[in-house]
Amino acid sequence: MPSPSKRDQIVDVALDLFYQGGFNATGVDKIALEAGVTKKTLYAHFKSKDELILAVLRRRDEIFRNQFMRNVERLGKNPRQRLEAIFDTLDEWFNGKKFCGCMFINASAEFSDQGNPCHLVCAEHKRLMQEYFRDLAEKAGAQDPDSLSEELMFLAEGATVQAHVCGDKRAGQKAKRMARLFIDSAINLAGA
Amino acid sequence: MPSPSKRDQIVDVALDLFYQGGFNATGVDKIALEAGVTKKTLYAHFKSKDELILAVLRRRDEIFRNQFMRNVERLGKNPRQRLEAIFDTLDEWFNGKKFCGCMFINASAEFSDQGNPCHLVCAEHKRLMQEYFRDLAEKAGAQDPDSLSEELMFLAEGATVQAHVCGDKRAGQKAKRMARLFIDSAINLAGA
DNA sequence: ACCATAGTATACAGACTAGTATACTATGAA
DNA sequence: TTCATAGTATACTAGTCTGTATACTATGGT
Repeated sequence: MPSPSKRDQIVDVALDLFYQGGFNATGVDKIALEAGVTKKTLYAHFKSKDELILAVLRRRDEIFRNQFMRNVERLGKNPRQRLEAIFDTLDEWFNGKKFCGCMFINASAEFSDQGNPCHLVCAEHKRLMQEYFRDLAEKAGAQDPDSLSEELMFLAEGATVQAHVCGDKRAGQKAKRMARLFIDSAINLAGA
Repeated sequence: MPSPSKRDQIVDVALDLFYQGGFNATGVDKIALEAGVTKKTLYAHFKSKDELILAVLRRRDEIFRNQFMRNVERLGKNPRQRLEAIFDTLDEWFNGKKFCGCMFINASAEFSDQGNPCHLVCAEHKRLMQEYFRDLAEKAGAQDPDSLSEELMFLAEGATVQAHVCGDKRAGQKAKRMARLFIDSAINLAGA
């Protein structure tokens, strides 16, 4: 059986290269070379480049959401604060060195067809992010957690695009100010 | 001198193919073939594929903003209504047959480097869109047109991403409801 | 009528693409 | 010790990529 550690090694390197260089523009030769592995080994773990891309997207989803949730919990002490901390977390991400936009938005751009397996993984990632927002909204006592989480999702996506396309480093804080309006009204309404 | 009509022909076809298939994944052979033109003619008009991509993005900006503004004016009778009509216009776009997301977000995904000429054209397009929003906001009597246009931009981007990645066909109307909050408060405040 | 030129058709160069084949090595378990 | 296997190294196939070269044709201005 091919070793799981080699597999992880390949996925990790592929993740970086795909994120920075794009999916179609990054070749498997380069991935194998940078991962310190031969192409034969790569193809022993993944039967095609498409499968590797899928594995990369699934891993990115796992890593990204874990780190996102950890940072939200670090930056917000209670559920109410954590709803705002979503945007402080985004802010840190946007201002990090290796920010190249959202990998799932980028992948959806290259695999535009809605039925493409890669596109489906992207949609699923967004669904899971929104589900997390919904949990926070519910715990914070929002009147309509579904609506609030959807609203915060729109703002998060908008901020991410502005940060990447226009290089707006303050997009996170701008979205936070907008988000407060929705958070306050959703929670004050519930308390009344 | 190479004929302008042939040039337009090539750009038009390239625009469709790049939009639906992506930039790196679409070859110049296919573009030349579909445009009913030989590669030699294509390279008489554009000295490289990169230049063709730039020409396509500039043309897309021109066409998109013209059509966008026409539709906003059709769907809103006065500046105040037109601010909301931004999102009805998006709604129509999202529900059109050939919707594949925002071409400039897609291009920024493939040409991630902020210094890339293509990326710069994308940023410029976003700036011009926001400028248009600002004009509407000012004419509608908004207290702070800069802030309002920025807020509407975030919502428009968020809606576009949700519509493309998640296939949410109602993203336009959802963003419209959110936008009303900002529009109302910006204009009522000004009237007070 | 002449001639530059904008085009066609086709072939080519050279590099890169995904993916496979062959031969060898090192390692760990029975 | 033996033997399967996970790996390396390297070469290859067959196709596609951008971009160029050669030869021919049609057209419009002088």
